[in-house]
Amino acid sequence: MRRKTMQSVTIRDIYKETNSFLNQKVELSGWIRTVRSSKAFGFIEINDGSFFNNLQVVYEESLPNFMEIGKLTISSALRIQGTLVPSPGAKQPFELKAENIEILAQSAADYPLQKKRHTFEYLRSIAHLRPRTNTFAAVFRVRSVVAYAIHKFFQEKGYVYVHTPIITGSDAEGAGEMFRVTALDMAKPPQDEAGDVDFTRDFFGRETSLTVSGQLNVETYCMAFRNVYTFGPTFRAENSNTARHAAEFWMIEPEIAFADLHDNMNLAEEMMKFIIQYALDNAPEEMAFFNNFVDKTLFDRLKNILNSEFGHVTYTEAVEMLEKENDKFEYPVHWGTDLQTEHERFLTEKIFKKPVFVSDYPKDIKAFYMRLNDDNKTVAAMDLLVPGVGEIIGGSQREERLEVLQSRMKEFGLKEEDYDWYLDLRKYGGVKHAGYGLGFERVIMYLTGMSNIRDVISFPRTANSCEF
RNA sequence: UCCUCGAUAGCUCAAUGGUGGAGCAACCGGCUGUUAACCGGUAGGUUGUAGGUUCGAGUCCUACUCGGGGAGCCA
Repeated sequence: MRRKTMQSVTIRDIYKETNSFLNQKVELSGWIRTVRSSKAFGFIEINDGSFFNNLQVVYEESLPNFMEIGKLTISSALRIQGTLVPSPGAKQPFELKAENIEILAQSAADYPLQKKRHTFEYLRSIAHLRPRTNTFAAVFRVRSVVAYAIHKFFQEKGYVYVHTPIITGSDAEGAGEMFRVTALDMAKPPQDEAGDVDFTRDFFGRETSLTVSGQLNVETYCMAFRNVYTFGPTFRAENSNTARHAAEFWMIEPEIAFADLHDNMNLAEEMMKFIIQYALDNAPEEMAFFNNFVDKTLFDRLKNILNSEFGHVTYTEAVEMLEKENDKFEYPVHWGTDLQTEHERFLTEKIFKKPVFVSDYPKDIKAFYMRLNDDNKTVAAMDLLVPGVGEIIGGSQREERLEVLQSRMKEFGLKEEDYDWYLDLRKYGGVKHAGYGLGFERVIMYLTGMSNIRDVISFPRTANSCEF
């Protein structure tokens, strides 16, 4: 085929630059999504992975392999040469009239995906094939687009992307149960004189784990680069069995210097709006699909957020608001304990009806590194609650005063020698700084309306489940 | 980890304690521009696993495994 008359294109090219391909000869390769065959002609819906929408291919009995094509099963791969023409059918603006169809690969008859709807539970059991479905194609393209949006947002502000370690020697980053990392023979681990496992003979000469947060590490780079962020995998060995928790998930953790809790919340709001707008602009077909088939209120919800200021309420104010509604709750609210899921949902879904920051929590229910407020009772912590998902961001201004941090560590029973490098940050020009953690999967859930975290991670790892 | 619901054909689901079915998919055939195409036919089952009750269990009981929903923990 000569280049002049036959150019190899993607379905994305055809949809994005239709005019330059209409009534032209083109060549493309892809996988069959459906075949509808008649006696003398047939239709193939083909998808080449480049674009959410399929392309309809029309083929007629003049093709030498006409009979063979009609018997192909879903997911067989084809290379097609033909002319892109306006379609008489109502459901697509154009179609490819095939002049030659080469069968690149036949799919076996027991291909488990069908043309009809499958349950998400079933598709999870074939996680290696589910990206070939509309829903998961949309989820994972949006995930990719949003990951890029996050880098774009921070990079354009001059933030430095820091790769914090996956393996950590800190045994108390304070964010949850950890997975142990070891090279010891678990059947016969070396023991010390007390009969305990002797980790000094392990690979690193000490106990090590998978990270539960890059925060403490990234704070060190914050004191060098001013504004930094991490974006990487995080591991929690919590036995959580919910639709919002995974043992392996991705987290974004910005950390900003010369900044307080309000700067932190402003950054979080600006970031959320940026990535929502970016997803709507750069994956419009996928987002429309979610709005039509997954959550009919999605567009209204997202546009409402883009056009409104996020709510702000202190923990103390929130407790006062919720106490008036105590008859509605299974667990009544009172000052001093953390808000229950039902309280958080009521705040964001019923009272504010939009994302809301809750700030200044009691010091006893938050981490040691959060900055103590002047009331000596609360810390400069903030959670961002969003309708439908709940907590999506948790952050704080960090305690920059060495003596206060030391006394807080004492209250938490933490040994200073385990955190000497962290304390050094306060000794050597430590300034006020703040940051937050954003659960990447929870953002994707929020942006797509998908309701289970297992359906926004390619191969989910959860308690009792590590397939593929 | 706790509460709760569930597991039947490849998929989605039926079946009063008494002979396990349907739609879709697969396969065979038909077909008028179809679009979750349509029409006819064929094949497909150790009812999640292990016990128990009963003349008889997909159905009732117990345990376990896996999955859904909710809670705790959190991002």
